[in-house]
Amino acid sequence: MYEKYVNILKDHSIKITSQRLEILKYLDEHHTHPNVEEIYSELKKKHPSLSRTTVYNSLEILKKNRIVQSLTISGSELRYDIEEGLHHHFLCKKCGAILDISIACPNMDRTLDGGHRVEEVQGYFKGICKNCQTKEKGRRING
Amino acid sequence: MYEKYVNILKDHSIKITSQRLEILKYLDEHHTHPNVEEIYSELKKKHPSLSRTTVYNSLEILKKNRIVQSLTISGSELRYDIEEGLHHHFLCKKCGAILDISIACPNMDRTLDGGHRVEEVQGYFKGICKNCQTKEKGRRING
DNA sequence: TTCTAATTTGTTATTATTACAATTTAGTAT
DNA sequence: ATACTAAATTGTAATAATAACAAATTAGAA
Ligand SMILES: [Mn+2]
Ligand SMILES: [Mn+2]
Ligand SMILES: [Zn+2]
Ligand SMILES: [Zn+2]
Repeated sequence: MYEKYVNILKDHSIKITSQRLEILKYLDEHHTHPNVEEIYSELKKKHPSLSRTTVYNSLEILKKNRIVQSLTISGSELRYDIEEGLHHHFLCKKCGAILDISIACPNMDRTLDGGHRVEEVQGYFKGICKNCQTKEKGRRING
Repeated sequence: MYEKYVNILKDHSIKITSQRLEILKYLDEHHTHPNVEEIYSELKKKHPSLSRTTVYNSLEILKKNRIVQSLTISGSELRYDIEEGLHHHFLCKKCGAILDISIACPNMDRTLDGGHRVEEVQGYFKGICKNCQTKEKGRRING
């Protein structure tokens, strides 16, 4: 059940705790780029003793070990994403959804630019998602 | 002196106020991607009656008119940049500097992706800037 | 010059995140 | 299996960025 996540933590010499396993599992099963509050309140349901501080701390150590990445796309809070394959992100300004974007990008895997040492690359697109556009059209017809 | 900025506001039918002119001028003369606090405290020196709320409000209306853009690269606060020519950004994790990056990017001017309507595109690179790397080397030799 | 809607200002409220100290626990050594 | 200890978890308090709000001021039209 949790073996997969236990191994990930072991591989990085991170102490194994139920809280870390749950957070990692949550991110692995929800590719919706949740914020701290979402992760916390979801997991709190099954593990009432969980503390918000632990969510912050756990995400921090997972990030340092490059097991997860944080996205600053929303501008008001960090969003978290399990690290698997580089990809870009799209934020819908209407519904707030953050979607994975798979497009070829020559700069994605760049490790150096103009003498700067590059450790992270993020491509953010913002606008109105396909789904919200459909809703807009519908409203126009009816109103 | 302020003619350039007066015209920009006029072109967008934005009411001309000294506060807006000062903020616009500041961004035009400082391409350092300042945050609200920096803009506020700098301008406050010469215009002691300036309110922080006005800085927030002014930047908001300038942004809506696409005269400036806000960057979420830092993750903790918005950074502002006058809109001229699409370009990417690099954040130094050590000194906090945000630098313009001019690289060819096929996705910069994208307006549609997978059915989503794209209104903003931002490319963020994070790492250690050239300058901070030099300092690191120096410290190694001396200590 | 007068008028009014829009803007500015100062204050208060909200929200995300960090700091901190007491309690608990994972993993090691016995 | 037990005891130990450094590290992790918890709950609370502090900080910082931003938003909400209402009173005072002002840009620009009449
Ligand atoms: Mn993603
Ligand atoms: Mn820039
Ligand atoms: Zn949407
Ligand atoms: Zn630097």
